[in-house]
Amino acid sequence: MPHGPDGGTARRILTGAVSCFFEQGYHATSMREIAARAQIQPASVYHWFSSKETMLLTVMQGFQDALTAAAVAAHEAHSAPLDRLAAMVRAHVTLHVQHRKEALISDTEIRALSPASRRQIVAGRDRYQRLFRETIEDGCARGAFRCADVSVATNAILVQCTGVASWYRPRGRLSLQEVADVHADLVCRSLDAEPPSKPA
Amino acid sequence: MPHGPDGGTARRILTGAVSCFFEQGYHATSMREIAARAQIQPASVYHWFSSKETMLLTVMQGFQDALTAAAVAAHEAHSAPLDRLAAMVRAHVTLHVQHRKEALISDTEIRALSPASRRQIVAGRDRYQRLFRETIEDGCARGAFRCADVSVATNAILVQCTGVASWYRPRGRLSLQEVADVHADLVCRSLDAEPPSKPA
Amino acid sequence: MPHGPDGGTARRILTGAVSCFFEQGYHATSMREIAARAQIQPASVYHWFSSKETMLLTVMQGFQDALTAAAVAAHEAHSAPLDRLAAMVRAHVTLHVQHRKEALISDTEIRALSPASRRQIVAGRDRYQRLFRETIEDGCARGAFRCADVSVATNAILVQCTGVASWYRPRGRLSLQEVADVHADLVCRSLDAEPPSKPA
Amino acid sequence: MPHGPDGGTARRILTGAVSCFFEQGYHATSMREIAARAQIQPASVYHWFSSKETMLLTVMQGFQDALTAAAVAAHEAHSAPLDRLAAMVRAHVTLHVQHRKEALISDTEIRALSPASRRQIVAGRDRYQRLFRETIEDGCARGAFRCADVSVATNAILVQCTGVASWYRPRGRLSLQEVADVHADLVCRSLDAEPPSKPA
DNA sequence: AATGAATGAGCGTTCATTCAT
DNA sequence: GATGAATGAACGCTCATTCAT
Repeated sequence: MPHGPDGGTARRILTGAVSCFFEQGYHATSMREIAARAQIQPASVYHWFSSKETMLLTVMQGFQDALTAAAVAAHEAHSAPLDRLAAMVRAHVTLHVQHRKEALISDTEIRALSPASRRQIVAGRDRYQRLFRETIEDGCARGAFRCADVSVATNAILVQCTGVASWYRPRGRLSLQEVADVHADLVCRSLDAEPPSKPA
Repeated sequence: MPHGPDGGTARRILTGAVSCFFEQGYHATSMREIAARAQIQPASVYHWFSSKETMLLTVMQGFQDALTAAAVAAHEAHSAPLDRLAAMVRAHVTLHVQHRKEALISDTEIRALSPASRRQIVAGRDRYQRLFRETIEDGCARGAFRCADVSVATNAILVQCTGVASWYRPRGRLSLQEVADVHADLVCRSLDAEPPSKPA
Repeated sequence: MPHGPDGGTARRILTGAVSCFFEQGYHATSMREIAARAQIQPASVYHWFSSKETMLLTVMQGFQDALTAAAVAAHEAHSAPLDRLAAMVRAHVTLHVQHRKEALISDTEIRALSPASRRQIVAGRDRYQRLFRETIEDGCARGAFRCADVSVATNAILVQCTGVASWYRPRGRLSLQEVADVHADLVCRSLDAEPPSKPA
Repeated sequence: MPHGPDGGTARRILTGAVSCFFEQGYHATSMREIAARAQIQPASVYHWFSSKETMLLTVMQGFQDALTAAAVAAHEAHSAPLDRLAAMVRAHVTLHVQHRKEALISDTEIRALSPASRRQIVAGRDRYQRLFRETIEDGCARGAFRCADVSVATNAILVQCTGVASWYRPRGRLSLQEVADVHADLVCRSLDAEPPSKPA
């Protein structure tokens, strides 16, 4: 994948593709449409991406990398289970709101990937979920959390925080900060812990 | 839509379509594939459904009707906010597990509907969500629940319970009953209420 | 591959395809061109043939089958090496002239087949060549023929008789019968045998 | 067509093109493939050859020139019809084996040339065939050869000797010298002449 | 109630080629 | 002497759908 000094063209193509995938879905988006949005010819897209699927994979991998990096940073920044999980939840919600389109694409288009790409993305997703499960497990072991089933709780929490991308409207009543805080709060309460203190 | 004495053929077609839409998505599913699963010719499908989109609408409307009927019944069966919401959550989770495929299709393929059909489905979905929001609002007003933002809480709760369809595996460790109970529990705790008593 | 009572449409398509392949080569022929010759839409071709390659394989296999059947019949009709080989040569030349296009396609487009199809055709071709080699070998053993190298002779003879398809013009000076006879004559003389008697 | 001090790049490109055309055919070979084999970019090929067709024409013309020169030399080196034809056959076979790829390309890709180029190549081919026909005619007139039809014989002989390129394997049982001799032998015998003496 | 045959539109992708640098 | 970027045209093929039977 070639790129100029600023990666301009490839980025412009990808941005348009993200919008298309988000609005209509991967399979309902044609290469001609992506090309038109980037103001180039369909054939020119192939100078930057070897296939439509490559574009999807690039989007999903990029978002997954950002998510994982943020979760790891949040994890390492705190040692108390409550603060740690709250920070991770805030990071998850924040990224899902800031990159709504990529988040929803990552959530719904895994089927569209080729088997090899799918394996790669699923493996990364599993690693990410494990970060959360282990944090919750550790909190239960240290008495900070209480829950009937760690796996169910992990799934329920992640699904809830991911879901923000599907209903949050940036022009809405709540700021991103507030939504993130509310979710940190909901999550901790559902684990029978006192709501966490808000960071400055 | 014609139908024989038992509605057999139409149902067989629709069942196959549901599996296809679930496994690959609406746009990645071809009429030929649906026909093949029903062991008829592509042209014959049109004897029962006037278009591919009609099949999608039928599936989504059917699931939405079932969901709404169950929520109304749960609402009417109880008057205390806690029991009422718990019953509604249990019904929601139960139907989403029992009809995983229809649930996931309803959740992800709204974009694929024509504008008219989409309006119809979105209106029904809004009515359904209102049932939950009003129940939570009422609970807060009567002092049974406590939450920072009713709208956010409603969205977060519904997204969490809907999400069960995406990760619950029937062959897993927990029974459907248990997953429904855990979610009723999580929801009530996140609203600062004592976990509800389990029904017999 | 469906077909009506007379195989009309499929045959019409194939005839046009044969002409295209013959005139321009397989890779220079487009499905649109084949469809236009058959006076149908490009998509309709796929009702009869699942791919362009399938059409090529059908043509080659059909010609190979005809060739083999004729060679076996000629072989069985005679027991003297001279008469036997002469009959086989006449059959080979006759079919190559009567089906010039199919002959030339079979001769030059093997590379265009998929590996699996290619194996199938090559195997059939080898069987056919073996029929000739064994006939010549037997003739040498029985003292009817004399030649420096049976394999080279077989190849040279077959290539010579196949080549008729590339230069024979139906409107030319010689009749098909005469060309076939001349080649039977050439072949036998090149094996140091008396020219064969002509059949009535 | 520019060229450096050694003509290196142009030759390297052409060699790769010959291999591609030989292995897959002209139309199945892309400029990108030719460029990749020469380890340059597709656009760079156009610095040396103005089009894909020019490359094909260059290959065919080069082989035809070599063939013609060799045939003329063989013709002039002998005066007896038998020795003369034998020498011409040996030259033809030798060049077809030594330049298998160019020979096969010349034989099968004439259709791919533009009308103007095709006319040029066909004219040269006709001149070459005339050399053989006149030699055989002269041999018949002088009583050295006997055949039913000079034109048919010429075509059959040339097709047979050209065919060597399609089946001869350099690693095979016979040396190039031997194959050339066998063919000179076959040709003379088929013209009812005593096999020619072998040259030192 | 069902289907074989057909179709127009559109798909993802590749092509030979151009041109400013 | 070489190339990165671009392009218009065309490729083989699949699509949802129609319709006479």
